[in-house]
Amino acid sequence: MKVTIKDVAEHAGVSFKTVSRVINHEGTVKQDTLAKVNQAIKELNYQPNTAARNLAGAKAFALGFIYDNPNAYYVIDMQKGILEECGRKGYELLIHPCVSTNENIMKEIQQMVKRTQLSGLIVSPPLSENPDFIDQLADLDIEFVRLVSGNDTHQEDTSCVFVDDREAANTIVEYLISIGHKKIAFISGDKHHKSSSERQNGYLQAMENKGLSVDDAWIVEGRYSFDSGVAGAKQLLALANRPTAIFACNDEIAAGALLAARLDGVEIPAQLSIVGFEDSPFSRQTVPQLTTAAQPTKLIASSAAELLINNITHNRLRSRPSAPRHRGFTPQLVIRGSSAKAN
Amino acid sequence: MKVTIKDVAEHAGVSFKTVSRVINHEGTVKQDTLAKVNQAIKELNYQPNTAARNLAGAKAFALGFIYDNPNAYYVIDMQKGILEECGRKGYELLIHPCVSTNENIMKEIQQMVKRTQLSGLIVSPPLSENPDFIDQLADLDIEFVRLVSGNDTHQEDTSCVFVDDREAANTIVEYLISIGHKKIAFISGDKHHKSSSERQNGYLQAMENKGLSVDDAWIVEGRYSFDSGVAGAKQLLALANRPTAIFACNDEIAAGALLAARLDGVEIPAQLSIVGFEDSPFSRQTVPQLTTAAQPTKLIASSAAELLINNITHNRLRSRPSAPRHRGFTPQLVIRGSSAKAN
DNA sequence: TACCGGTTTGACAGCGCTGTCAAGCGACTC
DNA sequence: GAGTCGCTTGACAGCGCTGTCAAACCGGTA
Repeated sequence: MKVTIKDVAEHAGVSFKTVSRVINHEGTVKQDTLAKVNQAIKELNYQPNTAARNLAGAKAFALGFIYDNPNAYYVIDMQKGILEECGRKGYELLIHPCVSTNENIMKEIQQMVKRTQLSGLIVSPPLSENPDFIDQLADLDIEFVRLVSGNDTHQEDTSCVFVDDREAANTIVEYLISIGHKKIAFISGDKHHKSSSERQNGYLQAMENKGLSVDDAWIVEGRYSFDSGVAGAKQLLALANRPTAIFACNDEIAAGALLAARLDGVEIPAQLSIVGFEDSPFSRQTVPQLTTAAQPTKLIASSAAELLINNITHNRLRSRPSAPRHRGFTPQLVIRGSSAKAN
Repeated sequence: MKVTIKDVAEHAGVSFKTVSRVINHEGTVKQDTLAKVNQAIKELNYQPNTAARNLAGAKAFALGFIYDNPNAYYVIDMQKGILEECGRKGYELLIHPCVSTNENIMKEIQQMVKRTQLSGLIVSPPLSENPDFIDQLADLDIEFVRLVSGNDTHQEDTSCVFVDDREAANTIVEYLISIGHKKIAFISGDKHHKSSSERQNGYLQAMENKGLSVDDAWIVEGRYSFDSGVAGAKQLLALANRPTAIFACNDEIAAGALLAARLDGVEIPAQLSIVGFEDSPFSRQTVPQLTTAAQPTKLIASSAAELLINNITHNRLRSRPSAPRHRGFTPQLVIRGSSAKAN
């Protein structure tokens, strides 16, 4: 019933240590031995015992994913992306949703790491952008990769996957300008998310580059939620100096804005263009569908996992800290029906 | 740095086996010994090593959650609920999103179970309602709990958490009838989800009980998606014998239906009542907000985990199969703005 | 032939815990 | 005081694997 490494060894006529070498892709096994062992593994349908590997190796073949994000779509996509890479590399995944404002958060994570001997963590915003938290994490003696908004690949001394929100925001606003909009408003996301300020910076940058002035009243604070989109748009529509386009910090806000506009009798996109950010399912469940910037969340996630596992493997083999590495992504403009030429 | 069970034992002046007993709440430890040990655990900030426990005990302190559900909100809530219970009981959670139509699904799960020695699985629809799959699962020699739509607590010989969709649907339709609706339509969910047929049965039952006839054209097939809600509602609104209310199989469909109605110039709820099911965030992001049946997903999830862990513990201690047990939930009517008296 | 260096393999200890079983201990009985 | 029982504790093996180190092997060289 239960097949152990010794059974495989016997079946293949080698020592069980050699089988172990094969499992771990150590590369010091002769071609034909390797073939014999792989054959035996297949024939016996052998699955290495994770617990035993973890125990003997003092490190678990498992990653942890730490997040505090109310956006269910985002989290699910992240999980999927990470799991894909974990599957390929033979790692397990432990998820750890948390409340980033919780005081004990660090202790919580510390205990989890100790217990399960996780070999790496993937940390998503806003926690990944909290300097205090990252400092403490660095003390924890565990490999980790951060997901952060930005593009300062040179400055960072920890492994990161960057999403260039500013650039993407710049592109989306330049697009609005290119179709004739001059009065463009911005509804922000949660203020402690760097992605929100980066998107805002991209917006401001595009406006400035094109020589357009920004009315202070056009910048409204939101919270990455549908409701804040409704509220923000109401506020903007009541303005005397009313914008002809709204750049919402994500699709949920944009969907809210769309609703507020309709309630106000404003026709989209004829009288007002609204664009979102993220390309979440929200963007296709509105009428008209949302112009947005597509963020390849799943790909970002699997990249982060890949980076992390590389770092871990590197450490295991050479026993010296790996150089921090980085990856970058820039969301791409997707034009749909919610935006049109300004009158 | 690293604190093992032996350190704790030494610190407390007992054998490490006694510490093991304390960790596992075996209950055969004297009060004052227990206090000493707990004290030592706290002082040394000891965390038992999961891998070692798993290896020695031949069963992991971990559950698996198997799902194939496009509804991100549902999945996230499930995860949260399960994790809560896992945290309380000292279990880890491995998530396993999958494609239920995939041929190798069983092998996939089998390998996962073998590798990680999971001690239990939580299986959600539609996989949990697939008899073939469940039969195979039963052969796998692993404890599991199914989430299923229904209420046949007596018939089932496996552990289940039931959600009485029929009863809830009955209630929601009776509510519509009570406010004067006679022509009530139904948009179904995915046909291979039992929850959809159960909700449909509840609808039919309510109509029959109240002596109302159902026009075949009032029953439209949907797919638990926004788009199918749009399509379904369009179809219904084009009918000569047009319904005055629509019962949508979930909130996403209802949101779609709401949109279709608006596009058609139909005022909600004045000219048409629309109700959903689930009480997902969708139900609060529409105007008007959706009348729906609130399904306590998180609670259902933690109940399932609790049931499962109980079964596992029971097995461990007495080494005979535990009696299958059941829990039941009935979603509750939540009245919001999308429904009103029939003219 | 003997020797050397590099490659490939095997023997063995031990990771931190649980299961098993036997020993210790106190209270009670005759 | 010896025997008995039930509760509590400890000694010890071993879970399935990895890390370490030494042995075996192989081709080339003196």
